[in-house]
Amino acid sequence: MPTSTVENYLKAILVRSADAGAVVSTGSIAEALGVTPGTITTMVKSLAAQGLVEHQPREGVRLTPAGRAHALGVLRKHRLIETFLVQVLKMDWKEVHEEAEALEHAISDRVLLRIDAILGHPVSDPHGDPIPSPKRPLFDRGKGVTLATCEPQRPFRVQRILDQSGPFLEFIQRTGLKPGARVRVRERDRASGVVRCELGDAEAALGLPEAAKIEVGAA
Amino acid sequence: MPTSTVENYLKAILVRSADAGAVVSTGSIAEALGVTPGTITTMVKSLAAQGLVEHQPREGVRLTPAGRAHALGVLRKHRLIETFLVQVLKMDWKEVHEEAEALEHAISDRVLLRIDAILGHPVSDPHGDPIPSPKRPLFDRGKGVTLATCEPQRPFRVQRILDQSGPFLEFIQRTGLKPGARVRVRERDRASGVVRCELGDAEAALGLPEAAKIEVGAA
DNA sequence: ATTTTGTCTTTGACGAGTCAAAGACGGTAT
DNA sequence: ATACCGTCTTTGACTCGTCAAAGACAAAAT
Ligand SMILES: [Mn+2]
Ligand SMILES: [Mn+2]
Ligand SMILES: [Mn+2]
Ligand SMILES: [Mn+2]
Repeated sequence: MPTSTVENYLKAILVRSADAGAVVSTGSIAEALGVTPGTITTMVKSLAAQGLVEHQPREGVRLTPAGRAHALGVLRKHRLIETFLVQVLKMDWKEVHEEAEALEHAISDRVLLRIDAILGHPVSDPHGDPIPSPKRPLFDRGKGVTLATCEPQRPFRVQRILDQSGPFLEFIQRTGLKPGARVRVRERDRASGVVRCELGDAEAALGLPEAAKIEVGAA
Repeated sequence: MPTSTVENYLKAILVRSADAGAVVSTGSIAEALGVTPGTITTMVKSLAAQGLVEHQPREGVRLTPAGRAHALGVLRKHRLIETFLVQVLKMDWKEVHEEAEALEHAISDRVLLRIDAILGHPVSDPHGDPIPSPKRPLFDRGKGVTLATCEPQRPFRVQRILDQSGPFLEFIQRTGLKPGARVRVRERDRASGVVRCELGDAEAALGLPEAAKIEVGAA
Protein backbone atom coordinates (compact mmCIF):
# COMPACT_ATOMS: atom_id res chain seq x y z
CA MET A 1 0.00 0.00 0.00
CA PRO A 2 2.56 2.56 -1.07
CA THR A 3 1.15 6.07 -1.03
CA SER A 4 0.81 7.97 -4.28
CA THR A 5 3.85 10.01 -3.30
CA VAL A 6 5.92 6.87 -3.02
CA GLU A 7 4.59 5.71 -6.38
CA ASN A 8 5.67 8.93 -8.01
CA TYR A 9 9.15 8.59 -6.55
CA LEU A 10 9.51 5.02 -7.73
CA LYS A 11 8.29 5.86 -11.21
CA ALA A 12 10.66 8.82 -11.43
CA ILE A 13 13.57 6.61 -10.45
CA LEU A 14 12.54 3.92 -12.91
CA VAL A 15 12.28 6.14 -15.96
CA ARG A 16 15.63 7.69 -15.05
CA SER A 17 17.49 4.43 -14.74
CA ALA A 18 18.32 3.64 -18.33
CA ASP A 19 19.03 0.00 -17.59
CA ALA A 20 17.68 -2.16 -14.83
CA GLY A 21 19.97 -1.79 -11.86
CA ALA A 22 21.35 1.60 -12.88
CA VAL A 23 22.09 4.18 -10.24
CA VAL A 24 20.22 7.50 -10.25
CA SER A 25 21.42 10.67 -8.58
CA THR A 26 19.20 12.17 -5.92
CA GLY A 27 19.58 15.53 -7.60
CA SER A 28 17.99 14.35 -10.81
CA ILE A 29 15.06 12.94 -8.88
CA ALA A 30 14.66 16.25 -7.09
CA GLU A 31 14.56 18.08 -10.37
CA ALA A 32 12.13 15.62 -11.92
CA LEU A 33 9.68 15.87 -9.04
CA GLY A 34 10.08 19.59 -8.41
CA VAL A 35 11.09 19.12 -4.82
CA THR A 36 14.14 20.24 -2.83
CA PRO A 37 17.19 17.97 -2.62
CA GLY A 38 16.80 17.50 1.11
CA THR A 39 13.33 16.11 0.60
CA ILE A 40 14.71 13.45 -1.72
CA THR A 41 17.38 12.38 0.72
CA THR A 42 14.76 12.02 3.43
CA MET A 43 12.35 10.15 1.22
CA VAL A 44 15.03 7.89 -0.18
CA LYS A 45 15.96 6.82 3.30
CA SER A 46 12.38 5.92 3.93
CA LEU A 47 12.15 4.01 0.64
CA ALA A 48 15.32 2.14 1.56
CA ALA A 49 13.81 1.25 4.93
CA GLN A 50 10.83 -0.21 3.06
CA GLY A 51 13.11 -2.25 0.84
CA LEU A 52 12.16 -0.45 -2.34
CA VAL A 53 15.53 1.09 -3.14
CA GLU A 54 19.18 0.82 -2.18
CA HIS A 55 20.98 4.00 -1.30
CA GLN A 56 24.71 4.64 -1.46
CA PRO A 57 25.01 8.02 0.26
CA ARG A 58 26.55 10.60 -2.07
CA GLU A 59 26.48 7.99 -4.81
CA GLY A 60 22.97 7.36 -5.92
CA VAL A 61 19.81 5.28 -5.70
CA ARG A 62 19.00 1.95 -7.27
CA LEU A 63 15.60 0.24 -7.37
CA THR A 64 15.40 -3.14 -5.67
CA PRO A 65 13.50 -5.86 -7.54
CA ALA A 66 10.46 -5.06 -5.37
CA GLY A 67 10.79 -1.35 -6.07
CA ARG A 68 11.22 -1.93 -9.77
CA ALA A 69 8.21 -4.22 -9.92
CA HIS A 70 6.04 -1.62 -8.29
CA ALA A 71 7.39 1.17 -10.46
CA LEU A 72 6.67 -0.87 -13.58
CA GLY A 73 3.12 -1.36 -12.41
CA VAL A 74 2.64 2.38 -12.02
CA LEU A 75 4.21 3.10 -15.39
CA ARG A 76 1.96 0.53 -17.01
CA LYS A 77 -1.09 2.18 -15.46
CA HIS A 78 0.06 5.60 -16.55
CA ARG A 79 0.52 4.62 -20.16
CA LEU A 80 -2.60 2.51 -20.44
CA ILE A 81 -4.59 5.39 -19.00
CA GLU A 82 -3.10 7.83 -21.49
CA THR A 83 -4.01 5.47 -24.29
CA PHE A 84 -7.52 5.06 -22.96
CA LEU A 85 -8.05 8.79 -22.63
CA VAL A 86 -7.00 9.37 -26.22
CA GLN A 87 -8.59 6.35 -27.83
CA VAL A 88 -11.85 5.98 -25.94
CA LEU A 89 -12.52 9.39 -24.42
CA LYS A 90 -11.11 11.20 -27.47
CA MET A 91 -9.16 13.56 -25.32
CA ASP A 92 -6.62 15.94 -26.57
CA TRP A 93 -3.31 14.36 -27.22
CA LYS A 94 -1.28 16.79 -25.16
CA GLU A 95 -3.56 16.89 -22.11
CA VAL A 96 -3.47 13.25 -21.21
CA HIS A 97 -0.14 13.10 -19.42
CA GLU A 98 -1.31 15.42 -16.69
CA GLU A 99 -4.55 13.50 -16.24
CA ALA A 100 -2.76 10.17 -16.09
CA GLU A 101 -0.36 11.53 -13.50
CA ALA A 102 -3.27 11.63 -11.04
CA LEU A 103 -5.32 8.69 -12.28
CA GLU A 104 -2.42 6.24 -12.11
CA HIS A 105 -2.78 6.30 -8.32
CA ALA A 106 -6.55 6.07 -8.20
CA ILE A 107 -7.37 3.27 -10.61
CA SER A 108 -7.55 -0.26 -9.28
CA ASP A 109 -6.11 -3.30 -10.99
CA ARG A 110 -9.63 -4.45 -11.77
CA VAL A 111 -10.35 -1.29 -13.72
CA LEU A 112 -6.99 -1.52 -15.40
CA LEU A 113 -7.77 -4.99 -16.66
CA ARG A 114 -10.96 -3.75 -18.27
CA ILE A 115 -9.19 -0.83 -19.89
CA ASP A 116 -6.45 -3.05 -21.22
CA ALA A 117 -8.99 -5.45 -22.68
CA ILE A 118 -11.07 -2.71 -24.30
CA LEU A 119 -7.95 -1.28 -25.92
CA GLY A 120 -6.92 -4.71 -27.17
CA HIS A 121 -3.74 -4.96 -25.07
CA PRO A 122 -1.77 -2.16 -26.70
CA VAL A 123 2.01 -2.20 -26.50
CA SER A 124 2.64 1.52 -26.71
CA ASP A 125 0.95 4.71 -25.60
CA PRO A 126 -0.04 7.79 -27.63
CA HIS A 127 3.48 9.21 -27.39
CA GLY A 128 4.91 5.93 -28.61
CA ASP A 129 6.27 4.97 -25.21
CA PRO A 130 6.22 1.24 -24.55
CA ILE A 131 3.62 -0.10 -22.12
CA PRO A 132 5.33 -2.59 -19.83
CA SER A 133 3.51 -5.70 -18.73
CA PRO A 134 4.36 -8.74 -16.63
CA LYS A 135 5.29 -10.60 -19.83
CA ARG A 136 6.84 -7.62 -21.60
CA PRO A 137 9.11 -6.05 -18.98
CA LEU A 138 10.01 -2.84 -20.81
CA PHE A 139 13.18 -2.02 -22.67
CA ASP A 140 12.51 -2.62 -26.24
CA ARG A 141 15.02 0.27 -26.43
CA GLY A 142 14.78 1.16 -30.08
CA LYS A 143 18.05 1.46 -31.93
CA GLY A 144 17.53 5.19 -31.69
CA VAL A 145 16.94 5.98 -35.35
CA THR A 146 15.41 9.45 -35.57
CA LEU A 147 14.49 11.97 -38.23
CA ALA A 148 17.96 13.39 -37.63
CA THR A 149 19.74 10.16 -38.50
CA CYS A 150 17.50 8.01 -40.68
CA GLU A 151 18.27 7.36 -44.32
CA PRO A 152 16.88 10.13 -46.56
CA GLN A 153 14.24 9.46 -49.20
CA ARG A 154 13.31 6.14 -47.69
CA PRO A 155 9.85 5.92 -46.03
CA PHE A 156 9.65 5.41 -42.27
CA ARG A 157 6.97 5.40 -39.65
CA VAL A 158 7.02 7.73 -36.62
CA GLN A 159 7.55 5.56 -33.60
CA ARG A 160 8.03 7.70 -30.57
CA ILE A 161 8.12 11.32 -29.47
CA LEU A 162 11.08 11.82 -27.18
CA ASP A 163 10.34 15.42 -26.13
CA GLN A 164 6.95 15.54 -24.49
CA SER A 165 6.87 19.19 -23.51
CA GLY A 166 3.72 21.12 -24.30
CA PRO A 167 5.05 23.22 -27.16
CA PHE A 168 6.71 20.30 -28.90
CA LEU A 169 3.57 18.18 -28.68
CA GLU A 170 1.64 21.13 -30.11
CA PHE A 171 4.00 21.15 -33.04
CA ILE A 172 3.69 17.40 -33.51
CA GLN A 173 -0.04 17.62 -33.50
CA ARG A 174 -0.10 20.54 -35.90
CA THR A 175 2.11 18.80 -38.42
CA GLY A 176 0.65 15.36 -37.87
CA LEU A 177 4.01 13.80 -37.05
CA LYS A 178 2.34 11.51 -34.52
CA PRO A 179 3.36 7.94 -33.81
CA GLY A 180 2.09 5.82 -36.65
CA ALA A 181 2.41 8.52 -39.32
CA ARG A 182 4.38 7.66 -42.47
CA VAL A 183 7.21 10.07 -43.08
CA ARG A 184 10.13 10.50 -45.48
CA VAL A 185 13.12 12.80 -45.08
CA ARG A 186 13.41 14.83 -48.27
CA GLU A 187 16.46 16.83 -47.45
CA ARG A 188 18.73 17.26 -44.48
CA ASP A 189 20.79 20.41 -44.80
CA ARG A 190 23.63 20.34 -42.29
CA ALA A 191 24.66 23.88 -43.11
CA SER A 192 21.33 25.50 -42.29
CA GLY A 193 20.43 22.82 -39.76
CA VAL A 194 17.04 22.23 -41.34
CA VAL A 195 15.39 18.87 -41.94
CA ARG A 196 12.63 18.89 -44.52
CA CYS A 197 10.31 15.94 -44.61
CA GLU A 198 7.21 14.72 -46.31
CA LEU A 199 4.04 13.32 -44.73
CA GLY A 200 1.55 12.04 -47.21
CA ASP A 201 1.02 15.10 -49.36
CA ALA A 202 2.11 17.66 -46.77
CA GLU A 203 5.58 18.85 -45.87
CA ALA A 204 7.18 19.77 -42.56
CA ALA A 205 10.46 21.47 -41.71
CA LEU A 206 12.23 21.20 -38.39
CA GLY A 207 15.64 21.87 -36.85
CA LEU A 208 18.16 19.10 -36.38
CA PRO A 209 17.86 18.97 -32.56
CA GLU A 210 14.10 18.76 -32.95
CA ALA A 211 14.39 16.04 -35.59
CA ALA A 212 16.44 14.06 -33.10
CA LYS A 213 13.41 14.06 -30.80
CA ILE A 214 11.35 12.00 -33.22
CA GLU A 215 12.16 8.32 -33.33
CA VAL A 216 11.24 6.39 -36.45
CA GLY A 217 11.21 2.76 -37.56
CA ALA A 218 10.55 0.62 -40.57
CA ALA A 219 7.49 1.80 -42.47
CA MET B 1 -8.06 23.24 -4.37
CA PRO B 2 -9.70 21.31 -1.57
CA THR B 3 -7.87 18.11 -0.74
CA SER B 4 -9.57 14.79 -1.33
CA THR B 5 -10.09 14.51 2.42
CA VAL B 6 -12.02 17.77 2.43
CA GLU B 7 -14.05 16.57 -0.54
CA ASN B 8 -15.02 13.41 1.31
CA TYR B 9 -16.11 15.44 4.32
CA LEU B 10 -18.20 17.79 2.23
CA LYS B 11 -19.84 14.95 0.35
CA ALA B 12 -20.61 13.12 3.59
CA ILE B 13 -22.23 16.24 5.02
CA LEU B 14 -24.20 16.82 1.83
CA VAL B 15 -25.72 13.37 1.57
CA ARG B 16 -26.61 13.55 5.25
CA SER B 17 -28.41 16.87 5.05
CA ALA B 18 -31.80 15.85 3.78
CA ASP B 19 -32.69 19.37 2.69
CA ALA B 20 -30.41 22.18 1.68
CA GLY B 21 -29.43 24.07 4.79
CA ALA B 22 -30.11 21.21 7.19
CA VAL B 23 -27.87 20.72 10.18
CA VAL B 24 -25.84 17.52 10.52
CA SER B 25 -24.41 16.17 13.76
CA THR B 26 -20.66 15.74 13.96
CA GLY B 27 -21.23 12.25 15.34
CA SER B 28 -23.01 11.07 12.23
CA ILE B 29 -20.19 12.38 10.07
CA ALA B 30 -17.67 10.55 12.23
CA GLU B 31 -19.59 7.33 11.80
CA ALA B 32 -19.98 7.81 8.06
CA LEU B 33 -16.28 8.43 7.53
CA GLY B 34 -15.03 5.88 10.04
CA VAL B 35 -13.08 8.42 11.99
CA THR B 36 -13.09 9.43 15.66
CA PRO B 37 -15.39 12.24 16.86
CA GLY B 38 -12.46 14.43 17.81
CA THR B 39 -11.17 14.31 14.27
CA ILE B 40 -14.47 15.62 12.98
CA THR B 41 -14.55 18.51 15.40
CA THR B 42 -11.04 19.48 14.35
CA MET B 43 -11.77 19.16 10.66
CA VAL B 44 -15.05 20.99 10.92
CA LYS B 45 -13.30 23.94 12.48
CA SER B 46 -10.93 23.99 9.56
CA LEU B 47 -13.79 23.73 7.06
CA ALA B 48 -15.52 26.61 8.82
CA ALA B 49 -12.33 28.67 8.60
CA GLN B 50 -12.36 28.02 4.85
CA GLY B 51 -15.95 29.15 4.58
CA LEU B 52 -17.25 25.76 3.52
CA VAL B 53 -19.46 25.04 6.53
CA GLU B 54 -20.99 26.81 9.50
CA HIS B 55 -20.53 25.22 12.86
CA GLN B 56 -22.69 25.69 15.94
CA PRO B 57 -20.65 23.93 18.61
CA ARG B 58 -22.59 21.09 20.19
CA GLU B 59 -25.35 21.73 17.68
CA GLY B 60 -24.24 20.65 14.25
CA VAL B 61 -22.78 21.55 10.91
CA ARG B 62 -24.38 23.18 7.90
CA LEU B 63 -22.91 23.54 4.42
CA THR B 64 -22.46 27.10 3.18
CA PRO B 65 -23.46 27.76 -0.42
CA ALA B 66 -19.80 27.39 -1.40
CA GLY B 67 -19.48 24.14 0.51
CA ARG B 68 -22.67 22.80 -0.97
CA ALA B 69 -21.62 23.70 -4.48
CA HIS B 70 -18.37 21.86 -4.07
CA ALA B 71 -20.04 18.85 -2.48
CA LEU B 72 -22.51 18.66 -5.34
CA GLY B 73 -19.64 18.67 -7.79
CA VAL B 74 -18.01 15.74 -6.03
CA LEU B 75 -21.28 13.83 -5.83
CA ARG B 76 -21.84 14.41 -9.53
CA LYS B 77 -18.40 13.05 -10.31
CA HIS B 78 -18.96 10.05 -8.10
CA ARG B 79 -22.21 9.07 -9.75
CA LEU B 80 -21.11 9.74 -13.29
CA ILE B 81 -18.04 7.64 -12.69
CA GLU B 82 -20.12 4.78 -11.32
CA THR B 83 -22.32 4.96 -14.38
CA PHE B 84 -19.32 5.01 -16.67
CA LEU B 85 -17.71 2.04 -14.98
CA VAL B 86 -20.86 -0.03 -15.37
CA GLN B 87 -21.94 1.12 -18.78
CA VAL B 88 -18.67 1.50 -20.64
CA LEU B 89 -16.18 -0.63 -18.74
CA LYS B 90 -18.81 -3.29 -17.99
CA MET B 91 -17.73 -3.52 -14.42
CA ASP B 92 -19.53 -5.41 -11.80
CA TRP B 93 -22.45 -3.54 -10.39
CA LYS B 94 -21.46 -3.86 -6.79
CA GLU B 95 -17.78 -2.97 -7.18
CA VAL B 96 -18.17 0.47 -8.64
CA HIS B 97 -18.89 2.44 -5.49
CA GLU B 98 -15.51 1.69 -4.04
CA GLU B 99 -13.74 2.57 -7.29
CA ALA B 100 -15.65 5.82 -7.63
CA GLU B 101 -14.77 6.75 -4.07
CA ALA B 102 -11.16 7.15 -5.18
CA LEU B 103 -11.66 8.30 -8.77
CA GLU B 104 -13.97 11.16 -7.82
CA HIS B 105 -10.91 13.00 -6.50
CA ALA B 106 -8.60 12.21 -9.39
CA ILE B 107 -10.67 12.97 -12.45
CA SER B 108 -10.55 16.45 -13.90
CA ASP B 109 -13.56 18.40 -15.11
CA ARG B 110 -12.33 17.93 -18.67
CA VAL B 111 -12.48 14.17 -18.35
CA LEU B 112 -15.83 14.40 -16.64
CA LEU B 113 -17.27 16.33 -19.55
CA ARG B 114 -16.20 13.60 -21.95
CA ILE B 115 -17.66 10.88 -19.75
CA ASP B 116 -20.93 12.75 -19.41
CA ALA B 117 -21.16 13.20 -23.17
CA ILE B 118 -20.33 9.57 -23.94
CA LEU B 119 -23.03 8.44 -21.53
CA GLY B 120 -25.55 10.82 -23.06
CA HIS B 121 -25.97 13.02 -19.96
CA PRO B 122 -27.58 10.45 -17.69
CA VAL B 123 -29.74 11.65 -14.80
CA SER B 124 -29.24 8.72 -12.47
CA ASP B 125 -26.51 6.26 -11.60
CA PRO B 126 -26.55 2.45 -11.56
CA HIS B 127 -28.10 2.41 -8.10
CA GLY B 128 -30.79 4.80 -9.24
CA ASP B 129 -29.34 7.72 -7.32
CA PRO B 130 -29.87 11.08 -9.05
CA ILE B 131 -26.86 12.70 -10.70
CA PRO B 132 -26.86 16.38 -9.79
CA SER B 133 -25.80 18.96 -12.34
CA PRO B 134 -25.61 22.74 -12.45
CA LYS B 135 -29.07 22.82 -14.02
CA ARG B 136 -30.49 19.92 -12.04
CA PRO B 137 -29.47 20.67 -8.45
CA LEU B 138 -30.50 17.38 -6.83
CA PHE B 139 -33.59 16.64 -4.83
CA ASP B 140 -36.02 15.01 -7.09
CA ARG B 141 -36.84 13.31 -3.78
CA GLY B 142 -39.17 10.56 -4.96
CA LYS B 143 -42.44 10.26 -3.13
CA GLY B 144 -40.93 7.25 -1.45
CA VAL B 145 -43.08 4.53 -2.97
CA THR B 146 -41.36 1.20 -2.40
CA LEU B 147 -42.06 -2.48 -2.87
CA ALA B 148 -43.32 -2.34 0.72
CA THR B 149 -45.96 0.27 0.00
CA CYS B 150 -46.83 0.24 -3.69
CA GLU B 151 -50.18 -0.93 -4.96
CA PRO B 152 -50.25 -4.73 -5.45
CA GLN B 153 -50.80 -6.30 -8.86
CA ARG B 154 -50.01 -3.08 -10.67
CA PRO B 155 -46.77 -3.01 -12.69
CA PHE B 156 -43.99 -0.67 -11.57
CA ARG B 157 -40.41 -0.01 -12.49
CA VAL B 158 -37.55 -0.28 -9.99
CA GLN B 159 -36.22 3.20 -9.48
CA ARG B 160 -33.65 3.21 -6.77
CA ILE B 161 -31.88 0.89 -4.36
CA LEU B 162 -31.81 2.50 -0.94
CA ASP B 163 -29.57 -0.05 0.81
CA GLN B 164 -26.26 -0.21 -0.98
CA SER B 165 -24.47 -2.65 1.27
CA GLY B 166 -22.60 -5.49 -0.40
CA PRO B 167 -24.95 -8.33 0.53
CA PHE B 168 -28.06 -6.43 -0.47
CA LEU B 169 -26.61 -5.47 -3.84
CA GLU B 170 -25.68 -9.14 -4.33
CA PHE B 171 -29.30 -10.03 -3.75
CA ILE B 172 -30.50 -7.35 -6.13
CA GLN B 173 -28.16 -8.55 -8.82
CA ARG B 174 -29.11 -12.17 -8.30
CA THR B 175 -32.82 -11.50 -8.60
CA GLY B 176 -32.48 -8.83 -11.28
CA LEU B 177 -34.35 -6.22 -9.24
CA LYS B 178 -32.07 -3.50 -10.65
CA PRO B 179 -33.18 0.02 -11.46
CA GLY B 180 -35.12 -0.12 -14.70
CA ALA B 181 -36.53 -3.60 -14.11
CA ARG B 182 -40.31 -4.02 -14.41
CA VAL B 183 -41.80 -5.51 -11.28
CA ARG B 184 -45.21 -6.32 -9.86
CA VAL B 185 -46.10 -7.14 -6.26
CA ARG B 186 -48.07 -10.36 -6.29
CA GLU B 187 -48.75 -10.70 -2.63
CA ARG B 188 -47.79 -8.84 0.51
CA ASP B 189 -48.41 -11.00 3.58
CA ARG B 190 -48.26 -8.82 6.68
CA ALA B 191 -48.52 -11.83 8.98
CA SER B 192 -45.44 -13.63 7.66
CA GLY B 193 -43.75 -10.40 6.61
CA VAL B 194 -43.04 -11.68 3.13
CA VAL B 195 -43.44 -9.76 -0.11
CA ARG B 196 -43.67 -11.88 -3.21
CA CYS B 197 -43.17 -10.18 -6.51
CA GLU B 198 -42.89 -10.96 -10.18
CA LEU B 199 -40.20 -9.87 -12.64
CA GLY B 200 -40.90 -10.83 -16.18
CA ASP B 201 -41.32 -14.57 -15.85
CA ALA B 202 -39.31 -14.96 -12.63
CA GLU B 203 -40.41 -14.50 -9.06
CA ALA B 204 -38.67 -13.07 -6.02
CA ALA B 205 -39.54 -13.07 -2.33
CA LEU B 206 -38.23 -10.64 0.22
CA GLY B 207 -38.99 -9.42 3.73
CA LEU B 208 -40.92 -6.24 4.36
CA PRO B 209 -37.92 -4.22 5.65
CA GLU B 210 -36.00 -5.29 2.56
CA ALA B 211 -38.90 -4.41 0.28
CA ALA B 212 -38.84 -0.94 1.80
CA LYS B 213 -35.28 -0.57 0.48
CA ILE B 214 -36.43 -0.74 -3.13
CA GLU B 215 -38.02 2.38 -4.48
CA VAL B 216 -40.34 2.03 -7.45
CA GLY B 217 -42.16 4.36 -9.84
CA ALA B 218 -44.62 4.34 -12.69
CA ALA B 219 -43.83 1.54 -15.14
C1' DA C 1 -31.42 19.18 42.94
C1' DT C 2 -28.19 15.65 42.00
C1' DT C 3 -26.37 12.19 39.39
C1' DT C 4 -25.90 9.70 35.30
C1' DT C 5 -25.42 9.15 30.35
C1' DG C 6 -24.40 10.18 25.79
C1' DT C 7 -22.43 13.33 22.76
C1' DC C 8 -19.09 16.82 21.62
C1' DT C 9 -14.72 19.29 22.25
C1' DT C 10 -10.01 19.89 23.74
C1' DT C 11 -5.43 18.53 24.22
C1' DG C 12 -1.15 16.30 23.26
C1' DA C 13 0.91 13.22 20.26
C1' DC C 14 2.08 11.04 15.95
C1' DG C 15 3.38 9.85 10.74
C1' DA C 16 3.76 11.59 6.15
C1' DG C 17 5.64 14.92 3.24
C1' DT C 18 7.68 19.05 2.62
C1' DC C 19 11.05 23.35 2.92
C1' DA C 20 14.94 26.50 4.28
C1' DA C 21 19.16 26.85 5.89
C1' DA C 22 23.29 25.07 7.53
C1' DG C 23 26.76 21.56 7.21
C1' DA C 24 29.65 17.72 5.10
C1' DC C 25 31.92 15.81 1.14
C1' DG C 26 34.67 15.24 -2.75
C1' DG C 27 36.36 16.60 -7.18
C1' DT C 28 38.69 20.56 -9.69
C1' DA C 29 41.42 24.51 -9.97
C1' DT C 30 45.02 27.23 -8.27
C1' DA D 1 48.49 21.61 -0.34
C1' DT D 2 44.86 24.64 -0.23
C1' DA D 3 40.95 26.80 -1.67
C1' DC D 4 36.81 26.61 -4.12
C1' DC D 5 32.44 24.68 -5.88
C1' DG D 6 28.75 21.93 -6.83
C1' DT D 7 26.18 18.27 -4.94
C1' DC D 8 24.31 15.78 -1.22
C1' DT D 9 22.85 15.33 3.71
C1' DT D 10 21.30 16.95 8.17
C1' DT D 11 18.53 19.57 11.11
C1' DG D 12 14.63 22.02 12.75
C1' DA D 13 10.30 23.53 11.58
C1' DC D 14 5.77 23.40 9.47
C1' DT D 15 0.99 21.56 7.58
C1' DC D 16 -2.40 18.03 7.17
C1' DG D 17 -5.00 14.41 8.86
C1' DT D 18 -5.47 11.41 12.34
C1' DC D 19 -6.01 9.07 17.26
C1' DA D 20 -6.46 8.36 22.39
C1' DA D 21 -7.65 10.10 26.36
C1' DA D 22 -9.37 13.53 29.18
C1' DG D 23 -12.65 17.16 29.81
C1' DA D 24 -17.10 19.94 29.14
C1' DC D 25 -21.88 20.06 28.38
C1' DA D 26 -26.78 19.23 28.28
C1' DA D 27 -30.54 16.33 28.44
C1' DA D 28 -32.59 12.54 31.03
C1' DA D 29 -33.11 9.84 35.17
C1' DT D 30 -33.27 9.58 39.95
MN1 LIG E 1 1.49 10.44 -10.51
MN1 LIG F 1 3.08 8.87 -22.50
MN1 LIG G 1 -13.96 9.72 -2.04
MN1 LIG H 1 -24.31 5.14 -6.56
